[in-house]
Amino acid sequence: MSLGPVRGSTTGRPIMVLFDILGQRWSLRILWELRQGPLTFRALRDACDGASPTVLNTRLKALRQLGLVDLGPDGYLRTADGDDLGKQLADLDRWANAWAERSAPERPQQS
Amino acid sequence: MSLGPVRGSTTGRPIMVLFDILGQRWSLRILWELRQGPLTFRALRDACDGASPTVLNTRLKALRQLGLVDLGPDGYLRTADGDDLGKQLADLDRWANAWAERSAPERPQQS
DNA sequence: AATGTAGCTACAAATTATGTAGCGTCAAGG
DNA sequence: CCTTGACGCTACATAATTTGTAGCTACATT
Repeated sequence: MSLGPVRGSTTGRPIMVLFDILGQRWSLRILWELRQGPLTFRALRDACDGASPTVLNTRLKALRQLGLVDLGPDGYLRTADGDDLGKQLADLDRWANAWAERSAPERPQQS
Repeated sequence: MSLGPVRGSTTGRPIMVLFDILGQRWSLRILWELRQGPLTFRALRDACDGASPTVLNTRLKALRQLGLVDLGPDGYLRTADGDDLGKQLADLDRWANAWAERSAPERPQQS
């Protein structure tokens, strides 16, 4: 699976590996969109507001290499690890909602 | 603070705002590096393995606009919100370490 | 005046992402 | 058979982002 050295960090610390992949556009979004089960390449593309197939495939390759995503018979899905990480994103979602309410209490946010 | 619509999403959902900023290079890293107190612009630059001042400033502007980072007398620091979000990153760090051990056990591959 | 530090900008080169078209494969329908 | 449609995915030119380096203004210390 090779969690080797990454862009922007010589340490190769796991968190840096994560920052490297998650700090690229669509990575977080892909993990997020796969939260409710497998999606085909094209369904994922639609879910991600039509991200280009080029990046999508590049990300999926990287995420698969890191063992976070896999390609099954019903499309792309999160692995056990990816699902675990996905839970952190769910936490992030909860946090973001609270944050938004805090940030703009006077101006109601459409949800 | 304007958590308005963002790149790659028409919904403007808080999590999408977060994905938008965090999905850009160095954003996660900046929040991470500010975990132990304020850093001057240059110290932050060094901490981030010499990220270019251009991006650094662009990110800092965005993070300040979102109310996650502020500029104090001792340099840049996380706001209460930013600190709160930073805790999520600490969780992520813990997760990443466990993940790395799982992914690359010392020598023998469990099978 | 000289030096050192602060935050920050300018700008060309390099890297990364987008948008659109299309390929090869397979399965179902006419 | 032969089209139709869905699948994962690639090609490639254009556009956007990031990098690296140099240098700016301002302020404080020597």
